[in-house]
Amino acid sequence: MPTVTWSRLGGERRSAVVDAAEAEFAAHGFSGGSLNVIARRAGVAKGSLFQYFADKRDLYAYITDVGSQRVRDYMEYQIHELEPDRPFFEFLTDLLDVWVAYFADHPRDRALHAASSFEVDTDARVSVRAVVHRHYLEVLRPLVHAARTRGDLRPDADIDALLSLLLMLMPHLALAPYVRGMDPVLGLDELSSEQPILVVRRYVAVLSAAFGSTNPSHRTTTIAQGEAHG
Amino acid sequence: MPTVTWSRLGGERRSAVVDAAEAEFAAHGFSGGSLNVIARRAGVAKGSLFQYFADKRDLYAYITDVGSQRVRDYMEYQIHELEPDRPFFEFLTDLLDVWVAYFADHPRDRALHAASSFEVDTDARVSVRAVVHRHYLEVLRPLVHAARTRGDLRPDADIDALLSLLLMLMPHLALAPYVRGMDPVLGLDELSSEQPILVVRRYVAVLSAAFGSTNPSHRTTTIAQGEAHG
Amino acid sequence: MPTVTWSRLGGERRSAVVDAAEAEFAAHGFSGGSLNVIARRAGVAKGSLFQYFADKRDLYAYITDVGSQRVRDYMEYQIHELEPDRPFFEFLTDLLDVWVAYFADHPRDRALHAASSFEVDTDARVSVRAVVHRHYLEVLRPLVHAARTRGDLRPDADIDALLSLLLMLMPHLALAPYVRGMDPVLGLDELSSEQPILVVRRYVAVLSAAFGSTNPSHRTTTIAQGEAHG
Amino acid sequence: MPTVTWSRLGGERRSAVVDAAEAEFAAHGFSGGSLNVIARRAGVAKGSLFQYFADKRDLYAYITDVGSQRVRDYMEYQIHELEPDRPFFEFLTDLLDVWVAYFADHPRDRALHAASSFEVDTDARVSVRAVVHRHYLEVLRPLVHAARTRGDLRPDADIDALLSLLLMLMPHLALAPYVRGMDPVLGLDELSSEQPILVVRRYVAVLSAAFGSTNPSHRTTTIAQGEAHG
DNA sequence: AATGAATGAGGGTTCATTCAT
DNA sequence: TATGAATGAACCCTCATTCAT
Repeated sequence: MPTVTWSRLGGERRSAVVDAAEAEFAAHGFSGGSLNVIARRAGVAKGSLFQYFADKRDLYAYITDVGSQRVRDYMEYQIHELEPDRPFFEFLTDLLDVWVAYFADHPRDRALHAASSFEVDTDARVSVRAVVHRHYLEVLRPLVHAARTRGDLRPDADIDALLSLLLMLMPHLALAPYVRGMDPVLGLDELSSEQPILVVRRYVAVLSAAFGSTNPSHRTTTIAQGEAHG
Repeated sequence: MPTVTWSRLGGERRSAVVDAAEAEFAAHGFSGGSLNVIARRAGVAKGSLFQYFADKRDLYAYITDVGSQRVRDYMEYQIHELEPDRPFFEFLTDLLDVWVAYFADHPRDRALHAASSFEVDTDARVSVRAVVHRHYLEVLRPLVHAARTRGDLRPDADIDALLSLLLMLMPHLALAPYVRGMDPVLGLDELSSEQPILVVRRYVAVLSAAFGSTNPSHRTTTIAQGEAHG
Repeated sequence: MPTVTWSRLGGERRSAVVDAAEAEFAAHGFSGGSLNVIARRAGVAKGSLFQYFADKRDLYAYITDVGSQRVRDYMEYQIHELEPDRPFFEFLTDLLDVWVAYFADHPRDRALHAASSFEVDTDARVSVRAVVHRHYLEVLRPLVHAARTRGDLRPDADIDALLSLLLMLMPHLALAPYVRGMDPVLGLDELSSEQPILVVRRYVAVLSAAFGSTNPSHRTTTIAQGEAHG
Repeated sequence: MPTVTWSRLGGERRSAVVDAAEAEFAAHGFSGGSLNVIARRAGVAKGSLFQYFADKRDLYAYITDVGSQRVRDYMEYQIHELEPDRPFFEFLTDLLDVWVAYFADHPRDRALHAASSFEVDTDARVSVRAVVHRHYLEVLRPLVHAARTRGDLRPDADIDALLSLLLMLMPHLALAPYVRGMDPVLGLDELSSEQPILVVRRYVAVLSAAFGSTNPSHRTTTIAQGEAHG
């Protein structure tokens, strides 16, 4: 946790440190990130970093906390805008489009997300992932439950399996377009910028087929998506 | 790529280097692994490593190549034993059980797999993942195609989406039981040793529902699996 | 020397600083002690320490002054209780027993004493030892002179040599039971808790033989002590 | 223990490192000594020190080992020259004169001895003192036993107490003339260069009175010394 | 072909002290 | 008077790589 000194800090100095640290950790992760570099880029004495944070790990935790909260805030706002009461897989498609677009437009958040996923230091990775996973689940679980209540999911749908898959698919969709070799099948990491939109639909089609109710009134979307690939 | 000197090297010296390097990279990843340590453990001069490999990265690539090839060889043998001509999702269940068991029994391969997944160094990670993905696909794609040909998959099944999901699920199943916080939903990282078996069935049930043919003769397995959770 | 600000300070704040500084210097000595830690433990701003004392060295000198004065006060009270008019070496034996017991019961004073003895910083060590030595001599010299006047010492006894030896023996007796390797001959640093008592008697026997009057009326004790070792 | 690299090292580089390290540790002790400074003064890369020694502690142990062995070698040679079969306290007087003179002439050995005595780091101090004490005892104990055998000591003399006192007196004699405030009684730390010679005789007189045989044939020396102080 | 000594930048962290508020 | 943020040098140690032998 940041020190009280940090909480009392002027906005300019604060954001200089945050900016420098985000950039550095995004680029090299926790283990690879250098406090020397962060201090230099922030125009701050190296010792000052230790006035604000207990140690490197503390700074890293703060940076990733702030970052993942920022993403969550954005997504919750978007969820509200996207009318989550619509048929679930239709809504999910739009949601994932927004998700993909967000990371396309925010390279630093993307890099931060990637860095946390690929961190070598077990403790650092575990604690960061715990936070990120909590955010994911606190947002997604209510949506999924509501969908089941509405009848958009099969009565016997394995909801936890659905959440588990979303927890793999969402980082994949966010990062794969920017990491060579990460998606060797669906071609997310190719140049064509419309790819992600197609891939979203293909994944949603799978989820819809697996978890969606057979109620015909909801199948329109799914069938359309089923034809999206070729 | 290893140098010609390496190719001319006696088997004993070779395996000493490979053993030491595998152990070190498994324990600390590429960035964290130390050539000093590897040379010492292998009983080889530090400089010799640079006679055999261009640099650290080159050695790392070689080690992961060897390791992933070893896993592939094992899996191909097992696939043959498991009679891949059976109904696909029944076979897939057994295959994933074997997969999970392999990594449970081979901590070094598991650690190597994990290290490559969590590598911070982007280039190192990308090049290793490319190799690993190639292995996965060269093994899985024929199986999936055969399944479709046999009619185990729906005619319109999105085969690439299936492969893409398997490429996420298989590392997840291999590593999650040993990496705290990696699976916050299905509880793979809990103590109970029968968990992975259940989780395999839940995932297969999903895949079966999404991609499986509606041919009633194949549904037995799926339905049973559908009841496994709850 | 403490500043005037310090002299005007409320008792509570004063003792908070003294307590924290004593604990820290006792634990880590002058060079190793940290002003950061002292300020934090005392609940006082780091800057305040510099309002009260010129610098670290000044604070350290003050703390050791206070500590050695405390020990001296205790010992002077005990000397009075022990009836210093008795035959000198009998009295000295009891005095050293009390001395040893005091440091056994007061780990902080012991640690402070040890820290000052083992201080690497020459100036810090010298100035502290000067104070400590002054205390020792102001207390011991009158006792020794009185003993000679009474005839407990040989007329030609080299009184300064006796004092010089006491100045070595007393710290040794106080610290050796708690500092491994400090006494490789007499085994003061062994577990048996009766050791110090025996060692005191062996040293006093030596001093008695060297400095004691040959007056038979005083030899009882000495002879008994001479037999204490085996 | 130094590495094999160190043992294979050319004499010039070796002595550059030894010289620099001795000077630094003599000046600031183990805790206070800086590897940066040692490397710079030796004209050697910082990293090279770690090719020669496992860590700072290892280097320190080596330096103090070499230093204390050097002093012991010198003293053993001198002991042989001084005819140790003479009456013990006469011999001891000469021995201590030589001892005092050695440290007067070898400021670096003196500083090293002092630094080891005053080391704050408990482990470092303990291990160094153990070596030094062993040297002292291996040299002194045979001399003392021979003296008793010859009848120079009282039959009931507490030999361990004698050794214990010598272990305090010898460092004191070596260092006190150069450390202000170390000897506030006998004035060893005064300018007059003949002081140490007198102090040696006063201490020997005490030891002779305490431990010496009453055999009149041996008292000549003692009595003469007894008159040395005034 | 094999060696292993030498390099020196860089790692995170602590520290006593200053000084504007 | 009290504060505590800011400083930046210094700490020990590790590292991949080079190159003369």
